[in-house]
Amino acid sequence: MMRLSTKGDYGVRALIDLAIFGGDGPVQRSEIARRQQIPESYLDHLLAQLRRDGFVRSTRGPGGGHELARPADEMCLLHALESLEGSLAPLACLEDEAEDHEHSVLCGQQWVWREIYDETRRRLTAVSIADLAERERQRLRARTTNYTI
Amino acid sequence: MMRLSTKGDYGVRALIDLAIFGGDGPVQRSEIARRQQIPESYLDHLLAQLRRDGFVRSTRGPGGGHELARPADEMCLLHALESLEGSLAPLACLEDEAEDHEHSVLCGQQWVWREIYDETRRRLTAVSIADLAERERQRLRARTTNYTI
DNA sequence: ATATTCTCGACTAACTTGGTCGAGTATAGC
DNA sequence: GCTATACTCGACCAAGTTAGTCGAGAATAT
Repeated sequence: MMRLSTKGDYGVRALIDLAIFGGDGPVQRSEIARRQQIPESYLDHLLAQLRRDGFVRSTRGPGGGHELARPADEMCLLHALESLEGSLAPLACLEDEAEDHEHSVLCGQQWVWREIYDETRRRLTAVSIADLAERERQRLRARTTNYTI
Repeated sequence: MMRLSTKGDYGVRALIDLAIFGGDGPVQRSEIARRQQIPESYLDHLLAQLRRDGFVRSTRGPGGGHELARPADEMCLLHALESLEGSLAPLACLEDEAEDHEHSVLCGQQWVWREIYDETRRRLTAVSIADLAERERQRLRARTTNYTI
């Protein structure tokens, strides 16, 4: 159905959470899970992936937890999502590694999707985790004064 | 993984096939399947869906087969794909029916994907099955003179 | 030592994808 | 009305992905 899975959703929310609540020391997985409403044992896998790809680093033991591995404004949404979801190419033949392009099939649609894919990546590159965190901060402030949604 | 499935691929290719080889009478499912390299019994389901949504009509019995239900230049790629794949919204909360928007979660990313989704639909609306068929015709002509790909 | 926190792999249920198959229905032509 | 042709429809199935759970183990602060 061509949809982003919860991996990308949860994982990016974890990064945003770290951007907001990190800063003074590591944040525990259990805290992120509670705040973002993500099953902790599932979040475990997502953080592992983000660690492997250099988005977060972690320390064990009491007082340990997770931190962003680099500044939030140097992390774009595209790369975070690609880490969590794999390639976002809407067609396999648009993948970067696609040397064995079986573009013979569905070649007709290919050019349309190529443009859409390029445009999508351009937009996702222009948004950083810091941008998303800023929006989230505003939303959190608004919630304290608003009636409930 | 956020990818178009073979339903959209096969189904659109079937429509293109009908746009090219229809015109003088119905085209048999077996012919489409052979030309487009699609398992015939699978194509059956896709044509059923396209029939339900008014893209093709069919006649039974000897000499029967499938035809486009309306001119190919009045069928846009977006609607064909939506018939075959369901909504192309990258997030459930972007779906048209999403009244129960649980946009509280992942609200941070939502605006980005909203723009991407709008842009995607705009582009897919601008392309008709007739456009795709024309490209395919050119490709078929080229193949007769080219060395093999 | 011990409690805390992350790490890693195995396992699972539900769902989607990409089909296959067979019984049934409509129809053209004789 | 028979028969061959062609579509129709639902049941079924294997493989892969998603969205988890669980438990044993490793690192570390006190």
